This record gives sequence, C-alpha cells and structure tokens, in this order.
Amino acid sequence: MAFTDRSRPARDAILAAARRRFADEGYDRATVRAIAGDAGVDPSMVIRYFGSKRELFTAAAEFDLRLPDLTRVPRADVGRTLAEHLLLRWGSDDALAIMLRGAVTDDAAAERTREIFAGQLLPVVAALTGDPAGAPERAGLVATQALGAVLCRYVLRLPPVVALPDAELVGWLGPTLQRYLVGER
Amino acid sequence: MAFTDRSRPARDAILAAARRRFADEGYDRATVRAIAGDAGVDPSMVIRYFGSKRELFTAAAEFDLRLPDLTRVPRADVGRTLAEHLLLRWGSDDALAIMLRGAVTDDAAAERTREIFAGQLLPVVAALTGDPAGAPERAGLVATQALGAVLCRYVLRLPPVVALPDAELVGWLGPTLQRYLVGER
DNA sequence: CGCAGTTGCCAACGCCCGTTGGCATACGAT
DNA sequence: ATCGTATGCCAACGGGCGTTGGCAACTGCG
Repeated sequence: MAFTDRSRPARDAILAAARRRFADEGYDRATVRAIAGDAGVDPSMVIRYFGSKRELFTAAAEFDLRLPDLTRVPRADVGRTLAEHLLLRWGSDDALAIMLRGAVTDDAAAERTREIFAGQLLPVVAALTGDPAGAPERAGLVATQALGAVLCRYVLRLPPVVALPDAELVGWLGPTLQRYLVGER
Repeated sequence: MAFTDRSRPARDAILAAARRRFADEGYDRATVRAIAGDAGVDPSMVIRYFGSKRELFTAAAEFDLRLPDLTRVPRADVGRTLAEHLLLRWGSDDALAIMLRGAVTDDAAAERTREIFAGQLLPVVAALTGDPAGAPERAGLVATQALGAVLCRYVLRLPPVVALPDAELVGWLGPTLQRYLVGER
C-alpha cells in the first residue's frame, strides 16, 4: 500500500503532534491515542501511516543538529560559537528534548542518540582538532557539558539555570567547551 | 495499620529491588509486578507497605549525596575534589541514575531533583563562595557539568565517555567545576 | 462510467498495568 | 491459651494501552 498526496496533511499533523508529545512527555507517556487526538486523526491511522509507535518515534527523532563548521571561525572563538549554537538553536527547538527524554526512557532512542553523537558532533570536533586520536574523547567531553546544560535548563528546569540569561550562560559554557575542543590535554 | 519488625526483610527487599529497577528502567517501565518479583514478594505487598507505586518511588529516591565539605579542602582543589566525589561516589551508586531517569520521566521526580539540588548542592556551594548572591548561579553551573557527565556516562553510555578512565575524566572536569565554583564571573 | 485503491472511522482484541478485597496463617501481647 | 493483628498469597477488578480488521466514502485512472 502506498500513500498519496491526499494524506500528506494528516501525516504531517501526526508527525508534528508526535514531536510535541515525545518532547513533552517522553516515549512511554506519549500515547498513540493522544498524538492522534492532537492531530485530529484516528489512532488507527497513526499505525497505518507509520507502522508502529516505535517507527513513529524513529521518524519524529530524525533531525539534523546543523552544527556550524567550526573550522571557519577563529580558533579562539570555537567554544563560544558552539555554546551559542547549542543553547540558542537547540533550546528553541524540541529536538534535544525529544532526544534526551527518549534516550533516557528507551534503549532504541539511546542508540539513536549515540548515532547522532557519532554522526554529527564527532566529525565537527575531529575536523577541528589537530589531535585526531583525541577527537572522540574531546567530543564526549563536549557532550557532557552541552547535554548537561540542556538537561538542567529545559528538562529538569533547575531555577537558577533557567533564570540565567542566554548570553551569560554562553559566557560560562564557552570557555569550558573551548578547553574541551582545543585545550591542552 | 502499623508494621512490625517481622516484615522488615520484605520491606527492605522491596526497596532494594525498586532502586535497581527504577535506576535501570525509569519510573514508567519499572513495574510493581517486576519489583515484587525481584524481591520475592507478592505485588499486593508492595502496595500494602508503600501505599502506591509513586510513594514507593519517593521512598526509593530518598538519598543523601553526602557531598564533602569543600570549605575544609584547599581552595585550589575544590573543583577536583568535587569532581572526584561526584564521579566516584555517584557513579558506583544507583542514586543518580534513579534521579535522572526518574526526573526525566516524572514531574514529581523532577521536583524531587530540584529539592536535592537546593537542599544539598546549593548549601555546599554557598558556604564556599565569597559571593553569596552568585551562589545559586554557580551551583546551577556545577549541576550542568556534573549531571551532564553522569548522563553521558551512565545513562546514555556514550562510548568515549564510558571508555575514559576515572582519573582522566576528573582531570578534565575538575578545572571546569573549579571555575564554576570560585572562578571570576 | 466503472473500478481499483486510498482514506477515514469504528469497534474490538489481547495484554499488562496498578490496585483492591478476602482469606487463611503465624505471631505476640495479655 | 486467647485474641487482636500483621503477614502473605490469590484472584480479580477496571482501565489504558498498541494494534488489528472490517466497512463506508471518496478519489482518480482507464
């Protein structure tokens, strides 16, 4: 069975609703029925169009972090540039919340997170550093600080971290990322 | 209804099994039935002794991070000391995994995390810094790095972060925490 | 026009969940 | 020894879940 353009609005609505629900509630709590309700669609259509709840999640968790090419910014600014990008772009988007909430809940989603890490963050770091052997380690360190910040700010909502203005947070995190990216070992 | 010492072994077994399950699977996936099975007990006993699944979680998530008194270590070593404590103590324990997995899944658990943050980490930081107004901000920053490291290492299991030896990880994270704790703003 | 195939809706299935109530059994205070 | 009560087990409940199959309505191609 194939799908025609006629069902595009429905499929798009389902995907949008799924992203919102998965981001807000995580994999387990976001129910197919609720997603269908948000999308104004029957639950059975969700299964028809996406196969299963898990496949729907996979489709919803497909995203491009669009990391900047750090080789094109002055070497002294790479930490700040990355921090800005992570907090401003990822913060406003649901992408990272989906990723975190899903990854913590679901093993398949955790695997997906590792893929995104290996496929998107690691290459950027590897291209930047003159230390190819140390690239995975450096990328991992960057992840600890970047994901930790997103976690505390957008998922746990720790009050002082939420209250901190973007610029100030970038001011703190930038040097940390700078050191992890290109600092001495 | 009160409980006698006779049921202590059962209650302890339930609590231990709950900690393991909540840490491994998060709040939603850890079922009362599975916990009871692990503890060698009927599911109904879990409810009888703890009231409900949520109350069981609350009991299981009750823990003391036993943060060191940083005012008793040389000021230059506070970052490294804290990093060591977080990774070595929290890493070997299930406590933080319960906290993270629960907090991401469940609103009540997220609130609990905020309480632990405010009740245990913040005072340590406040006692340390000469900058009382900046203490919450500094504690928040420490949380981003510390929880991020635990997240990447023990929950997401990012390979490079898992592979990094404890000592080396402490070597990277120590200076970061040092700057957040007592560095210039 | 006729027909194959997509769409949408409805009802239902089977499953597992947290939770409850009842009923023997074993204890411990009196 | 007796009795109140805590313990343990069993069976069941109501409910929500993901998923399935069938059936009407509509579409677009020949």
